[in-house]
Amino acid sequence: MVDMVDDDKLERRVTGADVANAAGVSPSAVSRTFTPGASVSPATRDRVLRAAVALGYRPHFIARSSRERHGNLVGILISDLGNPWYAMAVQRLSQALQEHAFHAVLFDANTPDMLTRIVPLILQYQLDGLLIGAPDMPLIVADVCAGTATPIVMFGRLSKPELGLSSVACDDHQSGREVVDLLVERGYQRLAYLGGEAGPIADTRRGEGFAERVRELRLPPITNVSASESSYAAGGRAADALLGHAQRPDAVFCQNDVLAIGFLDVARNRYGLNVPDDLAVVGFDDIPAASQFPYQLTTVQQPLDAMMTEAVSLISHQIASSAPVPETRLLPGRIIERQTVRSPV
Amino acid sequence: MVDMVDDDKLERRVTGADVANAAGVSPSAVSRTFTPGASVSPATRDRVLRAAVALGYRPHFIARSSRERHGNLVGILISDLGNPWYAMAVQRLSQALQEHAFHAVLFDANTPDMLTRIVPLILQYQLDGLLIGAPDMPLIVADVCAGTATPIVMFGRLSKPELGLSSVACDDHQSGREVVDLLVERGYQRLAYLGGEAGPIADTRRGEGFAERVRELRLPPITNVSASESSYAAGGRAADALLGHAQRPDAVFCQNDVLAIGFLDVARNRYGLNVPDDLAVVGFDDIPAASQFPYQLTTVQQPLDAMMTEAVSLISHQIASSAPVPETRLLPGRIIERQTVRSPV
DNA sequence: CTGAAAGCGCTTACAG
DNA sequence: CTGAAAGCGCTTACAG
Repeated sequence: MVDMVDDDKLERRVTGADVANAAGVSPSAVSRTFTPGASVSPATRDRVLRAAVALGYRPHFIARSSRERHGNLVGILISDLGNPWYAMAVQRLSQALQEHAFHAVLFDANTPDMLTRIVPLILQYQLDGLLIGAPDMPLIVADVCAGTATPIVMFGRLSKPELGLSSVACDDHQSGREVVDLLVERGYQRLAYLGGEAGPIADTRRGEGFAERVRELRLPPITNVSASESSYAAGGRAADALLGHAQRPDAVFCQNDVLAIGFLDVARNRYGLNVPDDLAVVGFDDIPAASQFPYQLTTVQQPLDAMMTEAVSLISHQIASSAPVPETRLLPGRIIERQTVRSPV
Repeated sequence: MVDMVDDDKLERRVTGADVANAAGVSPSAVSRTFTPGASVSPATRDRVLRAAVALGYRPHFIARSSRERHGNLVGILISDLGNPWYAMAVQRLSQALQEHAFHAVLFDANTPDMLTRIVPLILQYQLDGLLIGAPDMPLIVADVCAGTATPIVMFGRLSKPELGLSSVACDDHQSGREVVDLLVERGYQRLAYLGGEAGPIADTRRGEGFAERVRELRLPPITNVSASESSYAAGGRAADALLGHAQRPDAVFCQNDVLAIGFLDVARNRYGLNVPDDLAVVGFDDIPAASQFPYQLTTVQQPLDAMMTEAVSLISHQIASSAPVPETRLLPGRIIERQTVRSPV
């Protein structure tokens, strides 16, 4: 549903020309007084400013950008704003963007279908750049992203390398390995991995590092379960799948905290398991809920601030560069020990 | 820090004129084939389209909007994206905006100071409209909002009536009253209200309705505490303030769920209180955590979808109208009973 | 249905 | 330092 816009507004927008008339100067003069660093004499600047406040004039940024061939608009495309980690990421991103004199245009697409429809539209808008946090983006869409001229960087998960997209993420692979070491050191033996949705374009290095280290250590093979989505409820369902039989794992590494929390709650409340004695649960992200009283979740914390700062610095360089090349930036994660893994003996 | 933009990009943007040349038609023709409902013969449309895909042409929406005198850009200004309710609101808002063919420009300002700096900037950007969810916005800023020509609607909380701003919110006053009735019916006697930050421009009708009904019923006067911010930690601190002495309340109504959850956790874990037997806790919003296992929080649910749909429908009408008048829309809240208030006897 | 022209509001070489 | 002019990429009366 698109509304019609009625152009008969009574008050016409006051324009630079109006100010020029009022101040008795040329349009160029008023433009100059509003572009930092341009050369205007204090006298004319003063007259312009005076006229401008009198008329309530403000330069029209959109029009400005059409002349300058860039709009200082960068998009943020997100598929799961319901996940607190992404909400925090968007917050940091828009702050960092503001500091770089960009504005953040937010696009939300919850399903692969919406993603498929929306991406071409976004590209059409010809933003200066696009930041993507949508691990469930279909491959075809990633291809159109790779083919476009507008700089794109993925955040939160590395894009599969063959895609040729820039990304900034946490070193998931290394963190996955470290989680195994922690678990083994604390005496757990039957490890399991709970992955999120398939994530056509996002790598799966969290689980891979985990599995790799398990193999190196010649531990019994891990059980893999995969949640259909990253939600509290899905975490609970995974617990049902994993904990229902006798040979259940004694430690599970979850792809993210919301899954972990859902898992934890049914492990305790439906199966009466004692965490961390009967079962260890470790998450990923360190969302606020992880440190709340009932959870005290041991998890790997992503360096959110650094990652988001990096992401906008990367995209801002790509925007400024004449021939941007895809880059990937990996920042180290850090295990935060709380109460869902046994303490050292 | 502002990055320089290097304009020497090798590939020039392909423009409508390029397509016109390639197709052997006028620029008007290509413009027409890209504006729905314009009159072009199938033949020329076809040639244009063919040339367009060959060259990879896409109309430049920003330039388009300068001619059309509106950009289809509406801002969302938010001060607490860390609160899940606001995150969900932004999600719905951006979806609804997309459906109305608007784009959402996101602004984040965590402090009154940032708000004060950012609002004039936003207005300068001359967006078509602005949606504000920032109860902690200083009064002066609200005044500049009221004085501007760009349509503005506040969401989530009603703006104080004297401000002359449009808003859509839940009927907080009524819900506050209903919470008292519920609590009294279930046998609680010493009621308390835990408010959030002062909120210079947001009304305080949640607490007022609550207090009003308490007076009507001639119950003992309520205790009022006010958290410095809406956070889990602040909720915990409020519990310390309220539960430390003998004459503690036996029911507390919290301004929102994140406060309520923080309160609940320290009430149980630090004070060993049995909720709901020793103490009732009711929240506001119905964020996802409210229905999680450890909480099962009784809370008043705001009709999020309806509110956000209403908000964008309101602003889109104001954008379309030649003389928009401030309107306020109140939707009913609904108490969701879970486990933090005793069941009926 | 179609094109030539003028315009959106602003900026930026170009002369002076 | 300043103005007249041309331009950003697109659209929309105006004629035909």
